[in-house]
Amino acid sequence: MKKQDFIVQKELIQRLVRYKNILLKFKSMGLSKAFSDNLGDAAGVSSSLVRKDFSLAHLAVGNKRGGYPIDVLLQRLDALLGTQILQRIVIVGCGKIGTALMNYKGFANENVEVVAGFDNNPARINPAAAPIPILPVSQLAAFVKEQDIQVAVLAVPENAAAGILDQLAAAGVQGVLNFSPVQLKAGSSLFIQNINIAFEIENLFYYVRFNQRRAAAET
Amino acid sequence: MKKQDFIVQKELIQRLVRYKNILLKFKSMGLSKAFSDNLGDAAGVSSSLVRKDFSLAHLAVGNKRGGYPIDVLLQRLDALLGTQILQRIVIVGCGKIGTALMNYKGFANENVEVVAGFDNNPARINPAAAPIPILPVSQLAAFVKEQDIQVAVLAVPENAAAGILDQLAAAGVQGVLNFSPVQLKAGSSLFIQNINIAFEIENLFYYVRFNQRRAAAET
DNA sequence: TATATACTGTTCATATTGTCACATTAAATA
DNA sequence: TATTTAATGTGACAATATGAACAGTATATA
Repeated sequence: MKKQDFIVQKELIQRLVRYKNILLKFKSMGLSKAFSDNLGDAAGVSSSLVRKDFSLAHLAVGNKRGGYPIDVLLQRLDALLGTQILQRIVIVGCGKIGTALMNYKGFANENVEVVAGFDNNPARINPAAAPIPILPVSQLAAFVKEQDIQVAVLAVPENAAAGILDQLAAAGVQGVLNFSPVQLKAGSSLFIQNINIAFEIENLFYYVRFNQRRAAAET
Repeated sequence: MKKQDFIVQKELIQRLVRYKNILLKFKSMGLSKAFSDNLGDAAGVSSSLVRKDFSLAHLAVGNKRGGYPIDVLLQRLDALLGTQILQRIVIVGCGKIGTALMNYKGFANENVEVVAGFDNNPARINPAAAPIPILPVSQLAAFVKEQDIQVAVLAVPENAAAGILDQLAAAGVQGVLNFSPVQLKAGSSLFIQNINIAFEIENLFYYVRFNQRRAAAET
């Protein structure tokens, strides 16, 4: 089987999605053409890479002079990535992070709708809460199956993370955005994106310190 | 100048920090020795890579039989990365995400202290708030300079992000964790880690869809 | 003490990823 | 219409990162 027939590279997909978002922004600004140069700038990559990505993804529609027609490119990107219809997700764990995400406005712009929250703490449970009901974790699996939820956000404490992940996987969830401070590993049919905020900050400090030391050593 | 003398690779540093966290966890569980195998498992990388990383970082202290003494390894990691003393950060933008972060307990475990929040909205400003005062953005630069803050979290709306970033850079901040939905690019003396939640979720959906399609095509 | 074992450290091979450079070609211009 | 120009598309290449393999050696065991 040829590898090239399908896109494997995780980063490539990410970049394509990013290009798409940038193109949408360009379009909303009234532009109708984009150049590999602009796109690269906006996406933080080189123009060569933009062109190569388009080439690899078989969606090269650029005019040798005058760049890429944004509309055509967007169409092709949609055909490749799949049109982004309304995406329904659930949030497991309604602590600080979880509730902040439930109220996060950024989702609306991206066609993401949080349809339910789940928690173990009886004090937080409120099936009648509007617009997002908060249900007990015991109902998680059934809900996910019934509503055909594909992606879930995990914002539970460290010790609960692995257990919930199993439940989600068993219920058929295929993608998880994990905010809990454990590095969860993905199975074959489950995709996990880990975001560990404290870890990122720690990392930043180390990086800053490293830069300082290197700068000091270079003088 | 030899490259090997200093660690350049961003991912290597990240892995080292991760190893360190795992080692701390091991230690708190009462273990005194670690093996490249365990470490790799926990960090989600191969055992070869663990050994290679240690080798590159010049902190190979493993016994040919019996693995790595955790205490020694931690000491060396600290010597290399710099001991993690209390890290003071500020949070700019006290909306949903910002406030959630201010109350986030995960920071305490990692020796990170949020010393102030900043916002433009007068309704949110409260210099007397305990334990974290919320100050007007106009005071940001002065505060950062005076308190010698090195790392800031950015949780402002899209249109404000670039402006605040400039202010932070000018005031001497060296690391920024950016939650705003713009992909900010780092200057030479400023390090940026972007976290775009909506984007991550969007990405997950695309990835899930891709996997489905590939699975369908492979049958 | 001698031997066996099991883990490290390092070398080598391989795969992957992004950049460079250039031929190609559509539009602009005269 | 002929020519110029400015952008793309892609093959070759270099850099990098990872995995596999294996020699070397400290500990355990008898």
